[in-house]
Amino acid sequence: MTEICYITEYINKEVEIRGWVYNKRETSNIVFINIRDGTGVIQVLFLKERFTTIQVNQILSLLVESVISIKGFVRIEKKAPYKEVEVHASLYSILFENTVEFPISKKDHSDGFLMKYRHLWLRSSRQHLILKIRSAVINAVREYFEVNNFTLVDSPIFTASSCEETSTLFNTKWVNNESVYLSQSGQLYQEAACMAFRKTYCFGPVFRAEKSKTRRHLNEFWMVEPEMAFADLDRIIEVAEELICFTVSKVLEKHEKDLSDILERELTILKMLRRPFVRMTYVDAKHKLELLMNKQLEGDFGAPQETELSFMHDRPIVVTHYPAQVKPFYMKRDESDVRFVKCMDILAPEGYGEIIGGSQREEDYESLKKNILNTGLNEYDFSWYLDLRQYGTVVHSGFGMGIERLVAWICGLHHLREAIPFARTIERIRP
RNA sequence: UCCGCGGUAGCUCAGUAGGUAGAGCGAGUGGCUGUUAACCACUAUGUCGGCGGUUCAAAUCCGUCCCGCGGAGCCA
Repeated sequence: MTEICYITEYINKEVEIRGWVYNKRETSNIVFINIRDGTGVIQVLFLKERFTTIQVNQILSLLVESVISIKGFVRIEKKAPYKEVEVHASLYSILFENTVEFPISKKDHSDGFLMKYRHLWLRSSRQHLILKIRSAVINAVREYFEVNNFTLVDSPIFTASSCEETSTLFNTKWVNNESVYLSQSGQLYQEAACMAFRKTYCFGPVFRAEKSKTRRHLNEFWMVEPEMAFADLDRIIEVAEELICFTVSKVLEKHEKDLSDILERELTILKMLRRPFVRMTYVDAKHKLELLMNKQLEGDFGAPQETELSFMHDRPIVVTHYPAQVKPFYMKRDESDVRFVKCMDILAPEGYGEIIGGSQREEDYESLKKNILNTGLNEYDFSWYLDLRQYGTVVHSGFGMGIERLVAWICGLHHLREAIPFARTIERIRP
């Protein structure tokens, strides 16, 4: 059996392909069927004179997404819709004949309808490509860390305490009926790991019970979180920039044509991507925004401001030194101005906004303990974390990168839910 | 949780001086052509989200509930 992605290696040879009926058309003496096998799509030509009337009718009556096996010769044909190659069928056998119509047709569906049929929507060329790119992104990220001597140290998913906002924790019951939570981030455990391995990362699903209903939020998403001992804020920004550039270049290497053909992605910015990115402090960014919008801003940026910033340059923007009061307890204060912390957000251009958030961590025992108590967190739950500051504590930094947000930017997606196979959002846990 | 929009054929939608419904796609039938989301003609399909109210009469007006979508806050 031949996979369609390799079919051009079999020109003028006989192949057997198996796949799903993607589309079919008929002329006076030919039946055309496009076959999709998961690795590609190819046009199969049935010359009516080579089959009985019963066979021709059987082929014509196949509903979309029925399964068929075909033997035939691969021929070069300029008019063929895929790869300028088509298969001239000599034998076929029907492996599964659908009796109900496939709910997804070639056009005109709302997002709600398609999400309801997400299990079938995955078969469309667009969704197929997006998930192929997601796979390429994840492989590139892992490759970057392997090449740069990071060690994969998985963080646990069940945790006894929060590491961010307690209000967005998914609560469940442990074996002994004690309350446990689904992790919102693996970071705290990476801080432990990097003191053992120097450079580590984790990659896994994280869970946030946010009641957000926007296209940039999911309640379950995948995050990659590197952590480095002896690295300060500047160093971690370099790593983040390198990681993004490396990943984008790997994806383009493999999928550049499909990105522009199938997703109609304008690729100029992705192809021009180089470090360093645009750097600005929170205060700078705020001034720029205030000038642009002609009004005063207070506190953290909201999503609209982030989007504005994100449109201002043709490469990602690194915003550093946010006010301490809007950031979590573990971030290191800036010695030159303690109102701010040594943190960074990286905003993707083209209106996509935040894809990375990171910081230098507080390594001083007393300061960290004070922050934990001030945040109203339970000292007992964080005793192991505080312990790290008693045994050989060092400057260290890390960040979290949202895989779906990166995929969404690279693919130019409107909504994050297309960037994950089965999105979990406030309104949808099925399929 | 708050704000806004919506629920009419399998799908996407149109449908206000209130008079029990239409188009395109899909499906079926016929025709035409190496077709490309093929094309042309014809045919069938509806508890107009649920419940209650106003009215001679409700998809349309009122109340209420359910569901979906977008945004805010928060974040990756």
